[in-house]
Amino acid sequence: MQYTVKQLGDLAGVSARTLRYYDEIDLLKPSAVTEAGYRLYGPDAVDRLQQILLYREMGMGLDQIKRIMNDPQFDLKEALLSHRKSLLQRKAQLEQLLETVERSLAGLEGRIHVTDKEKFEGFKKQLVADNEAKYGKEAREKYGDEAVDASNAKLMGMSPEDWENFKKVEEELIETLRAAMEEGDPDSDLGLKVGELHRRWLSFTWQSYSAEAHRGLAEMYVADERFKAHYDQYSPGAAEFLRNCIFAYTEKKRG
Amino acid sequence: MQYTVKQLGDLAGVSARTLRYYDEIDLLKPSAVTEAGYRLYGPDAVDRLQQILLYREMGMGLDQIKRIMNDPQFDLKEALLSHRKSLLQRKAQLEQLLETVERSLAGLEGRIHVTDKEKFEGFKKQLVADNEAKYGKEAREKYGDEAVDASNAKLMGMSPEDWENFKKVEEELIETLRAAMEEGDPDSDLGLKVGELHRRWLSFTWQSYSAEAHRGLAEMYVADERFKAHYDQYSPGAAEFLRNCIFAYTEKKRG
DNA sequence: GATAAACCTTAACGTTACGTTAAGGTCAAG
DNA sequence: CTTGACCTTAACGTAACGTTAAGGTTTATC
Repeated sequence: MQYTVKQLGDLAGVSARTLRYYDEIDLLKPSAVTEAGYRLYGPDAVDRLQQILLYREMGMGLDQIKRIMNDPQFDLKEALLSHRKSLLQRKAQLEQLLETVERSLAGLEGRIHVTDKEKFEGFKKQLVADNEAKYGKEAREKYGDEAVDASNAKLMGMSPEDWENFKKVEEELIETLRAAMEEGDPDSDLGLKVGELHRRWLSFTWQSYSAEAHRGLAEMYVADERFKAHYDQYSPGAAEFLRNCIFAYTEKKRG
Repeated sequence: MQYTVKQLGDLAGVSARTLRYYDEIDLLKPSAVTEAGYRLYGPDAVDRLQQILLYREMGMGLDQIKRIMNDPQFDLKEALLSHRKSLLQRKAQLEQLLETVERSLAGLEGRIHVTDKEKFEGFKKQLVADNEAKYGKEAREKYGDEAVDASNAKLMGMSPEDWENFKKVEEELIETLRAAMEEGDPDSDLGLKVGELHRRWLSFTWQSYSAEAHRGLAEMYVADERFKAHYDQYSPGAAEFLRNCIFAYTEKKRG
């Protein structure tokens, strides 16, 4: 069935103004528009609004929500699984906050001593929306906007530990790349390890992997001046060598 | 010890800008200011910031937070107990949202059918901040800003059921007041019942009760034109009669 | 058919709670 | 002394709507 703005708003707990605003910013278009100009929302719009509200619940900005949901790779089931993870994190944070309140009460009664630091436990927002703020900027400076937008859904679900591992793998990749370049053979064990490490690095941001896509990215490293410059800063010719390692790795994997 | 804006911000997870803004709007003043003009925050400010963040966590606006915390009746322990209640409500809502996600996943897999209404369960915000939006306006029109501000902390914790009961007690109060006025004796059983109902009605918004405060309020009903007009709309002389019933009730209780 | 209430549209200004930038002063470590 | 981190105030900008206004549409009732 189809809903007008008020009907959908009442159903979902948002204002008609919100729905019109979402239409205006192309976040949630109505399923149809009557001759009189009335917006009508169908099942597809209902499902999309649910997703929007879930992302919004996590504090994500509308611009970001739009990018994620407009990604051709957006998958409803994956998204729901991601939401579940985020909600569980949020729940854990709430429980921490409850603990903080309990301890503050106990401190008030002189039963225990509560440090200033403890008084703010649970307020720290290690949550999905903050990942963009925290890591997105760094990632954007390193890899460019397109790469980050393409991996936004995955990046959003990262914990601080994930981020650290992400960076560690990259550091190891750079080191191994340097060593392999001294050896000079992309087909060597070191060269293959470079390819494998690169694949592991990609797993942090790619929703799915294919050797073909991996090779496509590798070609982009030498074709796109920004990526080339990024890797060549480690060592002259690094982008090209990395491309070759990736090809060796994917060929061997395939062969 | 004392913290600068950055130190307190890092400790609490808020920006220095936020702290400066809170100083500007008189929500959180620094404990001291150095000769160079630097803000310094001591233990009192730390505790106050914790409270601010707890209210903010519940979605409460800063203006509202300020009114509650500046109320002479503000009590830290009561506030913490109220926070706990709010946090538990929030937790229950999150769990509902998790259930909604699980059901949506099951629906996606064709295991169950999920209604459009069910898809939005958990998003409805029956929470403290919304009480002001929902009930505050109605309450303000009826009782005036001062009365509502004075009872804000209690009002914020109301559930929809509480609100309905609040109104029911008031309706019964008005009816009984009318009946008692026809009888004409504030000291009668009906008159005393008016006093008791009024006390019950107050218990929804007062953090503590005393006969003295009750009588003070009763005096205000006849002295303040708005209250007088409010009650006299039910029946001419109702404000004065109510004052007399309250005095009879509190005198009998005391004697 | 007329009426009234509820709802629809677009337009546009306002609000809240900061984020960001700029200019210039202060503090602490090397 | 230098430098980097941090402080101040000022002021403009931003995100996500809320609110008001003017005028059209829909639906139920008489």
